[in-house]
Amino acid sequence: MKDDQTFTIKQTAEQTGISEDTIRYYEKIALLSRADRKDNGHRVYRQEDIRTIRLLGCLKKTGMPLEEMRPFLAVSSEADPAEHPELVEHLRSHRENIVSQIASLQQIVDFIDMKLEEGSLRQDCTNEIQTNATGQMKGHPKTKAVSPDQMSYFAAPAKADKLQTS
Amino acid sequence: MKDDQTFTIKQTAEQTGISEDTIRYYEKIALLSRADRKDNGHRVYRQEDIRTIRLLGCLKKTGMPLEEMRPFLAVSSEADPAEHPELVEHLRSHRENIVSQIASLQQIVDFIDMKLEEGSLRQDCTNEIQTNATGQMKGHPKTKAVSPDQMSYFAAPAKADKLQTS
DNA sequence: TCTTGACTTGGAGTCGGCTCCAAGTTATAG
DNA sequence: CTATAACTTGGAGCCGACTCCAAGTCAAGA
Repeated sequence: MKDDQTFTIKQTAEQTGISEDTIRYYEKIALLSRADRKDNGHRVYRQEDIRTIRLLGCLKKTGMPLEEMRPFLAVSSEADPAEHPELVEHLRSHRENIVSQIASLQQIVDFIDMKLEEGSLRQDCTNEIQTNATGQMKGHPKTKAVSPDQMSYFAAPAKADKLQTS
Repeated sequence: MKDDQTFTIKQTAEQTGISEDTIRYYEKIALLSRADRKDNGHRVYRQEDIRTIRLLGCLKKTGMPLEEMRPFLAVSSEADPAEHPELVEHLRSHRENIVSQIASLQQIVDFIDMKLEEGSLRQDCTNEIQTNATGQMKGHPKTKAVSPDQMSYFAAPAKADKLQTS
């Protein structure tokens, strides 16, 4: 269980799905802090680092810009987030964004399902789930999958012609 | 209930949250088909178009590249998607992507919640929910919120120092 | 009539996020 | 001793998605 195993950048890239170039790039822009080097100057990564890079990959998948990822890294390093109230605020608002993003995505899944199961029906995608953000959401809502009544209509022709299926 | 109300590009931008420039850009790259013009050449939009643009905005929020949005528009125009099996395949695979994206997001929400509620604990973010894609997922899983057992560990220091909180 | 404002167009510029390249170093295998 | 491979660096180039600009049109109001 010794966790002192180390990895080359190549192995790290393989394990995380983030390319070597990109990992170096993240280090360059200081999204990742400078990795330790071996005597020959090569970067060394540990399990720890790999987790961090995976976190980046995960956030990336969600379309989050690199700059917005910084607070996540900060909070993942600091043991106790409560010590940095500003950071906590940041996190809370990010949480709201993400929950709303999940709702958007869920609507798209529903949209696709409708389309797949049958043809028509309707739905909308306005994301005005702008809750007052700074407040109660402690008992985490857990992907509350946009209430079905909330869907109104959705996509429609709008110049069906000219749209090539490519 | 007459649905023949029309809107200027400005109104459309306001209603959809997509800028005028961007709407024109989408038309330029034929993501949106050429909008009808008034006699003076000004674009006119209808409820229909607004729905379509909202759909784009929605997909955009999820980080989907513009090119990938085309199939959605195609399927939203065509009444019966079943007539275009290739398109349906496209949709299915998009569905998988999105479901996996939801899982990623849910993990991040959980991560944040953990961080907010306390300090430590652990979780991982590998998104190897690569189901065989072409298969059974009909009874739509509805945001199945990544199984808790599936979370292993997650973010960790990895060079806590040097990370400025900005 | 002149100005204001909302639009049109084509095209140039910007920015984020890589991705690729060339030149150089070091380690191991033949 | 040399070639191969895995790395290092700094910097250039690229692509997607806007975003901005200049020049022009048109409609209504002072």
